[in-house]
Amino acid sequence: MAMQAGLGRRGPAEAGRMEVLNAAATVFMERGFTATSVDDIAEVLGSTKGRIYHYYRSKADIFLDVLTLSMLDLLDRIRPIAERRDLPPDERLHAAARMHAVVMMTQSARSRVAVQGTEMHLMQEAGTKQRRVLQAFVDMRDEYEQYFADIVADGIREGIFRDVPPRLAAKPILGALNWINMWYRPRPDSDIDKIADEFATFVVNGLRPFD
Amino acid sequence: MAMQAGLGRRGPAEAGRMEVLNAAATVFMERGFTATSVDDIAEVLGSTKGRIYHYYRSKADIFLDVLTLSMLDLLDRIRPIAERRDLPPDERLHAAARMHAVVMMTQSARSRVAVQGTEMHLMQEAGTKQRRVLQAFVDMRDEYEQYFADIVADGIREGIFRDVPPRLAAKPILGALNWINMWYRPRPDSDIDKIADEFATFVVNGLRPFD
DNA sequence: GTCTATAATTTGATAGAC
DNA sequence: GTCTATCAAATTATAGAC
Repeated sequence: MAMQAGLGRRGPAEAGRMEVLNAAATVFMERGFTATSVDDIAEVLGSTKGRIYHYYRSKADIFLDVLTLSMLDLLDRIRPIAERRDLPPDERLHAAARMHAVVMMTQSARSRVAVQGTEMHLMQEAGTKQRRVLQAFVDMRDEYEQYFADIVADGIREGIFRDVPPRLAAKPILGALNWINMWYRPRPDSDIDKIADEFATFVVNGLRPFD
Repeated sequence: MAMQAGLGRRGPAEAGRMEVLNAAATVFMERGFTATSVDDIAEVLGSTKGRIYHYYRSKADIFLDVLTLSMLDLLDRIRPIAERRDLPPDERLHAAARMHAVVMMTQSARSRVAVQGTEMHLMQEAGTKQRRVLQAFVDMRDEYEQYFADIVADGIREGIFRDVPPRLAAKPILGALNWINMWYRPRPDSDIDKIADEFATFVVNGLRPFD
C-alpha cells in the first residue's frame, strides 16, 4: 500500500512521498511528462531513483498524483467563490477568473502541470488503475469548468451576458487564463495582481453585450 | 543538400519531403515532439525509417520544418487582414481572430503543431543550425503576435478599446484562440463558423470599455 | 529508506543491400 | 529512394546490499 497513485481525496500523504511529488511536479512542469526521466526527478531530489521507486510504482503514477492534487487545489479555491450568490454574476466571474490567473502565475509547479494534462493521452495504454485515476482527473476538470459555465449561465439569465452556450463560453475564458502558463515566467518586477485583474476584466467583458 | 531543416522561405520542397513532413505533423500534433518516435512517423507513412532519414537528418529537423511552415502559413493569412486600414480596429481584430480560430479548427495537423511549439525547449541542447531555425520560428511568432498588438494599439488610439499594454493584451486573445486546439476535435455536426464568430466576438468585446 | 548495480526495452540514427 | 539490419545511448523498472 501507499505505493499507488490516487492518494486523491484520502488526505495528506506522508512527508517523503510529498517530497517526491513536489520534485516531480517541478520537472514535469518544465519539460513535460515524456521528456522527464525518473533520473531527472531524482536529481532534483538530490538522491537516486531508489528513493522514488520506494514511494511510487511508476512515473505515470507520480504524474497522476500531481494532476490530482492540482485539481483538488483548484476546486477548493473555486467553490467558495461560486457560492457567493451575493455577488452579481459578472463580479463572481471576475473573482473566479482572477483567482485562476493568480494560481497560474504563483502556484509552484503543481498547479501548472494540471494545464499540461493534455499529455495524458500518452498513458492511454496504461493499466486499469491508472486509467481510473486519469478519468477521475478528467471528471474534476469538467467539474471545475462547470463552475465557470454556471456563473456564465447566471449572467445570461440576468441579462448582463450575451446569450451563448455556457459550456462553450467557458472555453475561451479558461483558454485565455490557462495560456498564461505558456508565456508567464516569474520576474521580480512583474505585477501579478495587475495582470490578473486585467485578464479577469478581459474575460468578463468578453461576455458582455455590445451596443 | 535538401537534408537539413530550414526550407523556410525558400519555396516548396520536393514531394517526398512534403509527405514525410505531413505525416510527421500528424503524429506530432497527437503526441507531441518527445512522445513521437521516428518509427511512429514511418508507420503513418506506411514505410520504414529509411525513407524518413533519406529526407531529414534528425527528428528535430522535421519538427522545426513543421513549425516553420505553420508560422509562414499564419503570417500569410494575417498580413492581408492587418493591412485593411479601411476597417475600424474592432472589425479588423474580429477578422484576425476569426481567421486564427478557423485555422485552429480546420488546418490539418501542421498549423496546430505551431501552437504546441512550447515543447521546443526540449531541443535547447541542439546544434547551432537547429537553434537558428528555432530562433527564426520564435521571431515569426513574435511578428505574428505583433500584428495583433498593433491592431489593439490602433483601437486604443481611437478610443474604442480599453487602455492596456497592447503586447500584454495580445496574450489572452491568442490564449483563448490557441486553446481551441486543446479541446476541439472535428465532428460532422460541429459548426466551425459559429464557434469562430463567437470566439472572435469574445476577444474583441474583451477589450471594449464597460461603463 | 536509500543506494548500487543491472535487466529489459525503447529509440535515434547509421550502414549497406537492393 | 527505400528497406533490412544493427549499433549506441537513454530510460523505466527491479533486485538486493546496507
